Amino acid sequence: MSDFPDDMPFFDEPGAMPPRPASTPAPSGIAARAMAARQAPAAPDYLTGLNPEQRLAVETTEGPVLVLAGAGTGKTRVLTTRIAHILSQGRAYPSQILAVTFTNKAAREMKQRIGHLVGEAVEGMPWLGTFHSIGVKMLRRNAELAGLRSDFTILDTDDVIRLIKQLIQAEGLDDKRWPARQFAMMIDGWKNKGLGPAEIPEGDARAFANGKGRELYKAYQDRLQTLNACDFGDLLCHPIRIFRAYPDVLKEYHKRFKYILVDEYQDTNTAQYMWLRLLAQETGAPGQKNVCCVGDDDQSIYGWRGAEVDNILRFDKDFPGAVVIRLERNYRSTAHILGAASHLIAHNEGRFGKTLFTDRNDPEDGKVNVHAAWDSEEEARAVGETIEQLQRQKHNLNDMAILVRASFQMREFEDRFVTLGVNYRVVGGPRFYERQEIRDAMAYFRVVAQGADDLAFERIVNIPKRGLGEAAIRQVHDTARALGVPMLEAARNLAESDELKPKPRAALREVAANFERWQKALDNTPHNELAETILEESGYTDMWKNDRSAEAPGRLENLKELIRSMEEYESLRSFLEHVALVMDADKNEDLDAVNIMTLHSAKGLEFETVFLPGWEEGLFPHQRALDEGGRSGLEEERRLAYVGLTRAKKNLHLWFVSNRRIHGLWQSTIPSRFLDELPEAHVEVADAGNSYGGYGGGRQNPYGASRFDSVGEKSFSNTYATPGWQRAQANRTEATDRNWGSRSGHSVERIGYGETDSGFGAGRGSVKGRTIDGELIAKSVASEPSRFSVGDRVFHQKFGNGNISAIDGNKLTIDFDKAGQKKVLDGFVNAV
DNA sequence: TTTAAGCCCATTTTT
DNA sequence: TGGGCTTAAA
Repeated sequence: MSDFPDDMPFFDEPGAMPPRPASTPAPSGIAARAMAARQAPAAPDYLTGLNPEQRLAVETTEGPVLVLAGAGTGKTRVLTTRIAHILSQGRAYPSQILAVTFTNKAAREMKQRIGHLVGEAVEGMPWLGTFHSIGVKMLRRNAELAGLRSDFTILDTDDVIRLIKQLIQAEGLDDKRWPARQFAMMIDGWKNKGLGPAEIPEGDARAFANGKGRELYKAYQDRLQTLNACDFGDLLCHPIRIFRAYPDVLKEYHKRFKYILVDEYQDTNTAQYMWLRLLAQETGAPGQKNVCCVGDDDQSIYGWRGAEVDNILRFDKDFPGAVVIRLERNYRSTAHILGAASHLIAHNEGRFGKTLFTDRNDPEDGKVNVHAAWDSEEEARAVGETIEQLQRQKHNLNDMAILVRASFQMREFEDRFVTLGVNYRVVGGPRFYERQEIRDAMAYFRVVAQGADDLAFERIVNIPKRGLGEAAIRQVHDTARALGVPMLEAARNLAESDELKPKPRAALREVAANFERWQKALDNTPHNELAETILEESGYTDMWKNDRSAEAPGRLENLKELIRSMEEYESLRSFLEHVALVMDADKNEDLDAVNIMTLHSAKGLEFETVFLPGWEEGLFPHQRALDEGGRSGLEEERRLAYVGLTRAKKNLHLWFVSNRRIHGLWQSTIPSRFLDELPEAHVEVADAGNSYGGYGGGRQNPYGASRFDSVGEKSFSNTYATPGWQRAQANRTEATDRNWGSRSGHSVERIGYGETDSGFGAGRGSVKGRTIDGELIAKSVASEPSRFSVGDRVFHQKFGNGNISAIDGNKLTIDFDKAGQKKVLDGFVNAV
C-alpha cells in the first residue's frame, strides 16, 4: 500500500525537481539536435563515451524512435542515458517517464544504472518497472472499473490451476480428459492476445470441454471477480479494457507520461502491444508521441509464449515518421565470434538486417571451435577438461558458461563437475517463492491480509493435518457458495452449527479463531513478528520440525529466510505484492563457479568463455519447434543459436555428439544444420582426438552431406575442405528424397528418423512425419513390423555386436557382447 | 492417512 | 529411462 499513488498529487510538486546541471533552458526537437551537432560546449559528461549512433538514440527525445540494438551494442546504456538526459535537461520529472521492462532483473538494473547517472532522482521514478508491476499499479488505482476492490489478490499459476480444476469439476466434466493445466495455458494464450471470453475465436472455444471453452472462461473470470483476484494476464487486460471504456482515465495517463520507453520490444505480446499503443497515443501534449522502443528482432526467442516479432518489425508503420536507429557496433565479442553469429543469423528471412562489427582486431583471438564427441558423456568430459585447463591458466569459473538447449542436458555436466570437484551453479530452475513451504506460508499470510482469499484458505486449511478431509472441505466450500461468503466465514458458521462431526468441527473452530486473532493483530504487530507467530501457532513450523525427511531442515531454513526478508517491507501487504510479482531470488555471486543454464535464460548475459553443447538435429534445432512452428519455428531456433553465440566475449566452443540418449533410448544423431551455416573463415573444427565423431559408417545424413559428417575420421582433414561444404540448400531435399526412396532396401541402413515413436517430438502412437522448413519430408513407417526377430545377431554403431533378447514394436532389447543389455530402436542396428 | 504401484510424459519461462 | 502424479490398497 505504501506506493499507492492516490495519496500523492497527480502531478509532481517542484520539490521533486531533478538536478539540472545544464543551466540553459531545454530546447526541443530539431533545435536540440542542431545544438548537439555544433558541439555545445556544455555537453554533459554522461554523453561522453557514447558512439554517434548511441548518442543520436539518446538525444532524439521527441517523437517515436526505434532503436535496433544488436547484441552487445550498449542497449542498456542507451536506455539509461536517455532517461538521464531527459531528466537533466528538465524535459520531464521522474514521475512523468514510463519505462517498461520484461523482468524484474532488468528493471532493477536499469534503476541502478540511472541512479549512477542522476543520483536520487531515480527514487522519484514510480513508473519504471515491468509490464506487470506497472499494470498492477494502474489497476489498483481504478480497480472498481474492473469490478475489483483495490486490495485484490494476484494469483500465481498454481492457484489458477487449482481454481480451474474446481470449475471443471463443477461443470460435471472429467478433469482427466480436460486437464486444468491445459485450460490455464489456453486462457493465458487468450489473455496474451488481449481476448476476453466474448472475443475468443469460435474454434478455440469449441476445442475444450466439449465445446464449453467459452463458458468455462467466462465462469473463470466470474470466479476471479468474486474472489477479488486477478491472474497475471489480467494485470494488463483489465487496464486495456479500462482505457477503452473510460477515455478520461486514459487521458490522465496521456497527460502524465511525457516519455515512454520500452525495453526488449521484440518480446512484447499482443496485449502488451495494445496496452502500449493506447498509452502512446499521446505523451504530454496533443499530437506528441514520445515513444522509444529498444529491441533486437534477431533475439526474439519467446514466440512460443505469445511474443510477436511483428510488433517490432512494423514499428515504423505503427508510428509514422519514426526514427529508426541501428546500433551495430559491438563492444563484447571478438571478430570471429561476431562473424560466425552474423553469418548464421543471415539465414533468417523477415528481419531488419543488421550487421554487427567491431574495431577489435587482436591476432590472438581464436576462431570459434567446433568439436565432435562420440556421446554426451564424452562431451561433458571434454568440456570439463577444457574448463580445468582454463582454470589452471587462472581463468575464473564465473567467466565461463555452458548454455544448453534443454535442461535435461544439464545433468551430465553436473555429474561430471561433481566428480571433478569443479564448482558450478545452475541458473534458473526452481525458484525460492515456488517452493512448497514458501507457498504454504504465503497462503497463511494471504488469508490474514485478505480474508476472502479462498484459494489460499483451501491450500492450508488442512496443513498441517487437522483431520479435515475432503468431505469437510467440500462442505465449507458449498456453504460458502450458498451463502455467498468467503470460505473462512463459512468455516466459522459451520463450526457453530452441528452439521459436521465433532472432530472437524473443533478443527474448523480453531482455524477460524486463529485467523480472527491474527487478523486483529495485523494492525498493531510488526508484520514479520506476526508472520512468525502465525507459523508457530498454526503448527506449521512444528510440522516440519517433526518431519524426518532429508529436506525438512532446509525447508525450515527457507521459512526463516522468508521471515527475514519481510523486514525490508513496510507492511504485510506490500510484501505480498512483492512476492506475487517478483518471483526471482538472487544467486550466490561470491562463489567462483561455472554457470550452467538454458539458452533462454542466458539472454542478456555475457561470458568470457561459452560452451554450447548439443548442436544436433532434433535437439537444436529442436524437433518440436520444427514440427509445431514450421519455418518460423526454425527461424526462432536460429535466433536462439544466435543468442547463444553472441553471449561469448572471447572463447566459444560448440559441440555435437553422434549418439545421445533420449528418454532412455540411444539415438544416433547428426550435426545441427546450424553448424553448416557458420562461415568457414571464422570457425575451426577441433581435432576430435580418439573419438569417432563422424556420421560415417555408411549412414547418410538425410539433409545431404555435411562438412561435419566426417569430423574425426582420418580420411578427412580437420578443415572445411570437405566435399560437403559446398552443399547447396537445394541438394538437401534431393538427398533426402534419395535416402528415403531407398529405405525399403534392407541393405541401406536407416537412421532413426521418422520411424521412431519415442524420438524427439513425435507423439506416442501417432507418429508425425518430419517437418523441415515447414515441408513434410518423410512419412512415418512405424506400423511396419520389425525386420528383426528375437535371437538375431545384430551390430550397433555404439555398442558393437549383440543378440536381440526382446522386441517391443520397433524397440529392441539387445544383449551386447561388451556393453551389456541396452534398449535401442531397430533403425540403429544391422543384421550381421 | 500413509504407502506402493501404475501411468503418463518428456523444450524453452516471465510475470 | 526416470520423475511427478494419481489411484488403489492396507
